[in-house]
Amino acid sequence: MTAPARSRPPARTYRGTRLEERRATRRAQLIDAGLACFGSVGYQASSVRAICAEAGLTERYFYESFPHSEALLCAVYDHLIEQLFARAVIALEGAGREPAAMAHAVLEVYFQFNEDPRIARVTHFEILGVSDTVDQRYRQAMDRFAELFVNTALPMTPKRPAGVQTPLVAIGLVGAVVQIAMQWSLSGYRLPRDTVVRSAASLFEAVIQHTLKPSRRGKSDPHHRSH
Amino acid sequence: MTAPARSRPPARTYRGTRLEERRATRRAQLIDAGLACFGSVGYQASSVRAICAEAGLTERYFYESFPHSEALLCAVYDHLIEQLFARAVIALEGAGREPAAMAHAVLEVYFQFNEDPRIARVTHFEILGVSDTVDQRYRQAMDRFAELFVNTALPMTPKRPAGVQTPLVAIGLVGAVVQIAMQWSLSGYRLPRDTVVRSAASLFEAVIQHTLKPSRRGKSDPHHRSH
DNA sequence: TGAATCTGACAACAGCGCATGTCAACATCA
DNA sequence: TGATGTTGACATGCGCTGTTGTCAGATTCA
Repeated sequence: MTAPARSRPPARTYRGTRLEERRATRRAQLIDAGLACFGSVGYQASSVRAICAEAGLTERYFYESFPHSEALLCAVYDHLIEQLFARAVIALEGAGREPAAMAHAVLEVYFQFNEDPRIARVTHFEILGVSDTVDQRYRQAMDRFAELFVNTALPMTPKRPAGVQTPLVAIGLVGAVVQIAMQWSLSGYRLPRDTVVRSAASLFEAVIQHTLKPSRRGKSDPHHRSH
Repeated sequence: MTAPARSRPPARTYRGTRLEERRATRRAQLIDAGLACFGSVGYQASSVRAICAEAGLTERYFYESFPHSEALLCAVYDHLIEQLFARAVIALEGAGREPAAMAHAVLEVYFQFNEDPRIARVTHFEILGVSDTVDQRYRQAMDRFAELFVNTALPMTPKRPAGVQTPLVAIGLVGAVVQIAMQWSLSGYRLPRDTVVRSAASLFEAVIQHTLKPSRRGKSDPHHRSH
């Protein structure tokens, strides 16, 4: 009714910031609030009202940035994964060329990241079982980390082992780390981080050794064609 | 109002079956329906009405057996885990004493079990993020399988590797298998089961080799005291 | 200064799910 | 056969949530 002949509002500045800037700020506030709510009481128990209260905003601004709660969950998740991935890459770059040291560096970053129980909860528990699209986001994230491992480790292996799917092994390795983090957080972070990191690293070392120097017994397993 | 002087109703037989028997039958029907609903549309989207309709029962019988939906979810999960564990033990007993063969046998059982997408969905996705108590159930199940691995593999290792927590490594190994199954189901079971089983088995072989014959390089890692 | 825009607090509405209750028809026992 | 337990279909109340709308006050621009 207010004459929408001009579909573009003037985007006037308000309190020193432009429209897009204010929008982005509010969006960031909502993502923070989403992490706080989803990470404490869980996704299902977090109503839009509660999230907005946590963010210090009203419901209108929620729907300004996200069409529904699920979208916020995805945004929170994406934000966390992006952070984690960036830190992992940085750690990898500064870790030299020794496989064990590289694994240790990345794992240190990962478990340090997950020592925040909210982060651990959102990235491991709340993200699953919400909807198919959200589950696929989880899948993509796992694939991304597995790919990082493959791209880093594969150039070092003289020849690939036949009979097994390298991507699947990488996925498994990522899953191992994830599961250790899940149990770590579920147990209330009883063990010190360093112990957890070392245990996870030992799995990497096992796979690295096994890959760099394939099995020395090819008898009962018909799918090993070492030579 | 109907004179509860006698708190025990007579438990009369009805259509040839006794009360407890009818109760157990209905409970089993509800668990089946729970698997069907939770495994197809998910836990959140499954109302009590829908579950009862699927079971061919009315809401009253739901609350006869379960105080709320969450309890049914736990019952479904427990039922599946019990089945899986029993089959795993049987497979393990008939697999001889070769570690690789034992791993392969258990993994074959596991991935065969998870080739039912409803089972994969419930045991890997729907069970997480519902509530703290349900998450703890997941944790216990993972611990149980990890313990099975430790109890089976540890007697074979001449001496335990120092500096790493064996239970954590076992948890990681279980997590690797779980993650592979998750990706397998999320991808719509593209790869044949045998390929998946072999890839998971290669992870076991790596750890087994690494454990049976500890690392032959103890230079840069201060937590390896091989000798 | 006055008009337009932006913000926050809150109202309102419909919809849905859980949990319980009602009631007639059926099966069983004495 | 009559009294009582059992079953299924359905109704009801209650609370909560998502989503949209209203409106007064603050802020900015011309």
